[in-house]
Amino acid sequence: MSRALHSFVASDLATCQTGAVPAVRSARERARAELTRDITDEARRQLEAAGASALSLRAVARELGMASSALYRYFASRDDLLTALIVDAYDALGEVAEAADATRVRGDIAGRWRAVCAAVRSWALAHPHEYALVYGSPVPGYRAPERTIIPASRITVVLAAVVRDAAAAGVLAAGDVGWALEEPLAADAARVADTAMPGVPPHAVVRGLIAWTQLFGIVSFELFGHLTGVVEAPEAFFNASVAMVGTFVGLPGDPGPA
Amino acid sequence: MSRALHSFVASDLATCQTGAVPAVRSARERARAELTRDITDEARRQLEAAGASALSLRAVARELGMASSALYRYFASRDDLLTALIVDAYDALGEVAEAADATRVRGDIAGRWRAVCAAVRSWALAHPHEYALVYGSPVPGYRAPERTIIPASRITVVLAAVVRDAAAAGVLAAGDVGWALEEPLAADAARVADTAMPGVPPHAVVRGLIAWTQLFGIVSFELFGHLTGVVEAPEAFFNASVAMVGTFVGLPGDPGPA
DNA sequence: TGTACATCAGTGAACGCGCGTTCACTGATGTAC
DNA sequence: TGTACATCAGTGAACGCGCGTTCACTGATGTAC
Repeated sequence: MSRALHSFVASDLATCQTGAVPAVRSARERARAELTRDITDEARRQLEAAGASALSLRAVARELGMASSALYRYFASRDDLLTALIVDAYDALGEVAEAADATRVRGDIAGRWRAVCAAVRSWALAHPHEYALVYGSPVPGYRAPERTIIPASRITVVLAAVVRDAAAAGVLAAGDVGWALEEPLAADAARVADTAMPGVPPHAVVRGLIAWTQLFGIVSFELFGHLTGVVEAPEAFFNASVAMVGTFVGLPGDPGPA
Repeated sequence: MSRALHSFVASDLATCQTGAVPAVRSARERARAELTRDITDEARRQLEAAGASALSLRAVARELGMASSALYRYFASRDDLLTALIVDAYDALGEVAEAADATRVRGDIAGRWRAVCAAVRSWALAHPHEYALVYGSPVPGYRAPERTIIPASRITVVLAAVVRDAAAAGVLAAGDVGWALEEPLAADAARVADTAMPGVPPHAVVRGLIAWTQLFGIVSFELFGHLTGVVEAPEAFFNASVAMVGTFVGLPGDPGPA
């Protein structure tokens, strides 16, 4: 029974999401939750300072004033700590995107699109190393476990909802081209539509996926220095991109990047 | 004088590009050039095996059967060796793109676009760690020196040339939208047009830049695992993307991703 | 309410490892006269 | 063509460092009766 309780607490700490936390927790449980948070906070601080490959358990322990071996009571390994940071980063990005989306009324499709895209960019600029941790090169030797999948999909769900709502409101431009999707891609589009964008036709789903790759492509290019010497006004470029790509997807009401 | 000669040889080795190499080189010079190549080859092998952060001078020296200190006759530091690999990666990518472009007749705009984009993707898939080295997260603590700029721009030049040639042939769709570019972006577009795409109107330049970020965005997403669980047929997705984005840029003749 | 036992947090030393870089050196290659 | 000297390639030992992880341990917190 204590085993079951323990594993419940551990998974609670790991995901930091379920609201169904018992109201009363022992001193031990509270201390454990607090210290777990202290560890990830300090780790995130070091991540922001020097990147993922410079993150070391010993340095985190040192900064927290405890023995490096003590961290193994909280994380099974360095990879485990990295996973926690990855989950947190995906969640943080998803959260700002959801919040940005919520600032507009549901019917303001173009406004929601702009707000969500801008939220992604500004979160990335504010947390470059966290962004790089999840959208940059994979950490060598690290294999993301399954529990990163759900947090990773949060931002995607927000973007998809804008397209879905446009279609539901009947304002999504058809955007058909003269050719049919290749068979396996049509299957992907159908599955994605079922999952996240019911009612959106296949070609529009594909356009949405393309916009998705473009959004992170332009943010990564700015953050990783590939616009240097080419685009000196990255924000204006980003705004124009959001507007033009929104139209590409078939979203309505594009009065420019205002 | 020998100083001048030495610095000439050094820069020659570093860039590996100038064709104006003296026909006769001393045994020392030839040995030096060969060993420099051996070192970068071995370093690239290790890069491909385990990523940039796992690249170590000592491991390279070990594999080459020489003392680690000997490498310092060829590269001033680990960063210097990394720079050489970065330059090589950009050059390799630029080369396959140029070669792909050259397989089509100049007037076949859609064909060239498809060929160049496909070359980028297949090079990336064949050399994932080299791709990640230049288009993934910046290596922490490493600052790319100026001599990476020219090789980095090779691929960009190839892509720009396709758009430029379309405009020159009068087959580039106008693609105007109802709004004007923000001032600083208009300046960027004008400068880019002057440099690489003379005759291409500002809105089309911006669309070209957007396509550029999208191309690397979709390749990075595939390579870094972000399509997993969403797009199961990455090649078909990529082909559709190239076709649709080509149209977005205003390129002619889009019979689908055939 | 108090006692006996089980669980857990945290310590400190150690293992074994690899790294980048420096330095004084030896011997081979090239150069000037 | 031969000799004296300068330049260069490569060696091997050393410096100083930090890392992830394990392990036997002590003392505090929680639990069952």
